[in-house]
Amino acid sequence: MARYDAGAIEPKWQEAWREAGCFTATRDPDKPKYYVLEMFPYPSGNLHIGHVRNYAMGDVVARYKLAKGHAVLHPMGWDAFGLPAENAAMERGVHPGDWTYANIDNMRAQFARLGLTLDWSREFATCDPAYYGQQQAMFIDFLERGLAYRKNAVVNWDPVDMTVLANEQVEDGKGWRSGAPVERRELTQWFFRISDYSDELLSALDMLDDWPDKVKTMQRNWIGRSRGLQFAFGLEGGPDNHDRIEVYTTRPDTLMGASFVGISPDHPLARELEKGDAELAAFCAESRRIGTAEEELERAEKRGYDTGLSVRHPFDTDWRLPVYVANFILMEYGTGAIFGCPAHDPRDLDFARKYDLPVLSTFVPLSGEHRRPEDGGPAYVPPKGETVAYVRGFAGEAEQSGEAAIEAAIRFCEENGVGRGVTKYRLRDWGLSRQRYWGCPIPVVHCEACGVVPEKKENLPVELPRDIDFAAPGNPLDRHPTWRDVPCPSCSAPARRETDTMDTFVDSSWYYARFTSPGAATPTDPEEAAYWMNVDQYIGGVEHAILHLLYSRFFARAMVECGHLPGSAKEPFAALFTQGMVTHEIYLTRDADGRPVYHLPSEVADGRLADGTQVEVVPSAKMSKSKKNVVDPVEIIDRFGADTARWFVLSDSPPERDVEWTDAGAEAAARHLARVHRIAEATRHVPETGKGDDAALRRETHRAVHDVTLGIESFGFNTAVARLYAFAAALSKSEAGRASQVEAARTMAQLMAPMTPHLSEEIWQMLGGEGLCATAPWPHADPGMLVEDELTMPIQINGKRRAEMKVARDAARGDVEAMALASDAVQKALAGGAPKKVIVVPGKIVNVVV
RNA sequence: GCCCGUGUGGCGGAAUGGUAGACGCAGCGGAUUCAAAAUCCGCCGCCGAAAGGCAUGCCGGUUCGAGUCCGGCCACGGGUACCA
Repeated sequence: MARYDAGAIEPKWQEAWREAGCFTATRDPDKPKYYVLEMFPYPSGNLHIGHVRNYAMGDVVARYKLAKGHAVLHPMGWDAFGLPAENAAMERGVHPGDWTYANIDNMRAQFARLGLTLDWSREFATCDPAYYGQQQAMFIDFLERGLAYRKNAVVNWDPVDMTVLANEQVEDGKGWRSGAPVERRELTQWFFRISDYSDELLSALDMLDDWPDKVKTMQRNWIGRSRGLQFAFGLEGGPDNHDRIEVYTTRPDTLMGASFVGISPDHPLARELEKGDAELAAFCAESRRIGTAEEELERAEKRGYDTGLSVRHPFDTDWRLPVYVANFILMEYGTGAIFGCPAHDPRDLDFARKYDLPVLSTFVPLSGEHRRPEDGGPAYVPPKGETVAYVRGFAGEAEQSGEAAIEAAIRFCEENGVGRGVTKYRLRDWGLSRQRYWGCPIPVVHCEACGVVPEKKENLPVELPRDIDFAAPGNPLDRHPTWRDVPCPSCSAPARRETDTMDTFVDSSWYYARFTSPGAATPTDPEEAAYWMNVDQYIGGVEHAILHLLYSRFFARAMVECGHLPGSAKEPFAALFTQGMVTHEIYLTRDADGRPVYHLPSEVADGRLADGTQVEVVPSAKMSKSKKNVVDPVEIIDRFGADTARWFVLSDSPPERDVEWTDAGAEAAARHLARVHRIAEATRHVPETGKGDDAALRRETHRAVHDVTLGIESFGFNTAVARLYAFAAALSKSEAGRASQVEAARTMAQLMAPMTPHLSEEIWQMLGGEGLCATAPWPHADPGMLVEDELTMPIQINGKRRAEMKVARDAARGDVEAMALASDAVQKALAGGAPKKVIVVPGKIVNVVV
């Protein structure tokens, strides 16, 4: 009997699929189309186990849809621009392009071993000039439509390395390489007008029925529509041209609780004042040392500087509020100025207590104990829908909800000429400029006479120069001897290229559309896009819930406007599944400066390095190359085969949940696949006539078909796998005749095929299946075979299970109740009395209340 | 800090508001074997002699019935706009 030998059979069937060309996406008018896409990988150099999980899930869906008779598009490519390639260039002196393409070659070979249904004829990398040239063409379209523009924005600046730092490259306010304190610096940068689409991106979420609620909620909160009041405080004694401070508040009902006004260190007033106030200038400089990351800003100690100026309260010209410059207010949010209401905002309360500012409650709870903030209690922030009593109200009822009070306050203010009600969004425009080499060049030229001029489309792609120097700090494109020098596309005078490149999120915001026609001479081929879009099932990590998915939704809309996508593709991802991450422990030691040095799992044994150094262990962390906690799936494939790797990552954990990688379990998966092979093989040798449980086995088979199908359709891969374990056990114990057993084993192979395609082909062939298992139609469960004649019902007494009974499937409710009441357990509990209540849930349970 | 999740045996987990712990791992016992590997069979939440009681992060609520719904906490994970 042939043993299961994954190493031998897997390449054989991969070759058979390739020869049959069964995974090449082909438009077919007789079939429904199905586009399944997993988020494409960054070519770090190696697949990690999280990739295997991601692509195994997509492959299950693709194989299932193929078997269900769809024309399937399942493409793969590379999200190939980005920081790590530049880091490799700086650390090892390799060219970012060489490094990236070598990584791609390596990963493509690793992909091949997984036996995925990918259509490699559509492969591309975002760093291919053919791809980013089309991206540049679209940038020009966006520019012409006013969707792209320039404005000033702050970046993290490393004054020693003379370079812009990503937030990730800032550690404790210092540059990761130089260790120098990071400064905020203002640069002119390119932006996309995503905020113009705030309302549209928000309201369209309601149509996305097949997106997880949590992702929609996160996007809603991110876009952050708010209704509030915009008004100005009159400023007394300010510098010239500063006689008012414009603020926006979502809680105008708390205006009578205002105790100070805070402005950003980057507010024009602060900028003006610091010219004549060295102490303030020092304070602002210190504040600007906090990085640009929201988290850092919010966590930093809240500090303020009293400008000595004051503003008049809009309702009472005698009431003065002090004006502070505060380090936690960002110029980019709202108007860069706020009024503080300490009684109803924990941040403002901290601030007020620190600087000894008044605290005034404007409302209190209707009932119950309440320690007011002015008496040392915490800031009182009830949900806006809750009705409260206004003790310092000025509009609406004495008792009303926050919502009602806000509307009343806005009305009152508008009627009295104090500001106006406005709707604002938290969502900011998308800054896409990067001062880096390894990205898509922004295709514009700066001309002294003509200003900013888009490159002519016939000159695209604007290719990155090959000869660059990473030895000196800063952006290599800036320092390149000739690359910047071009004639102006408009007047032909000598001019300079833009040296900013695009955020890599731009690359990943439209790749799904490019897959529909990867070779087209325009960004998309309208006919192909119309056929294949939208992505029917998108699968990827939940860490992309906001940025990537929101940017893609914006980009699809912009592409529709420019004619690159049909109007029906505004929402490019019809269904979304966010898989959990595969996590793994991180091992680290500290260098002389206390900075972490990471170690591979293979370098660590029993919590120590080879030289005996104790390592720190961070449990359950996201896998990342930089943290060196990546698990190598190639090792597992070498030992057990791809089917085992696939089976293993799909079993046990629910797909949406994080899973901590452990070595235990892979062997169990391999053992089970060998067992399945043995069971299938054995069915050929059982007697033609069995001991008469053919019907039972057939019922079991149909039940398995039903359950596994449901599992796959609902992304319950772990339960589908569990069901297949049970089916294998049932088949191995069956004493049915040969024909029934062979039939059952072949069906088992088909049901397993989305997860373990190679093994399934092997069994399919062994048991005389027609053609390839991969293209065989999915089995159908006969509903008549799924029901039992008799079932076991539990009997509860006062909600606790006390007994059970067997009843006919179609037993009448009254009969069931009578049987339950007659049972020993119930008789004993009743002790001759009558039950208070009897609840019968047909087919489920009986509960007797005594 | 803010937004969003998650929390069930020794471990991964199962369970349309209806028998908590399916299935797998580990462990224990047995069969087979000269022996081992492999394979097969069985046991396996905690306390208790039993009856029974206790158990789904913690506290409270709704319900005939709560792992599941609601409120408040705690812990962990993701995101936080220049990591991808």
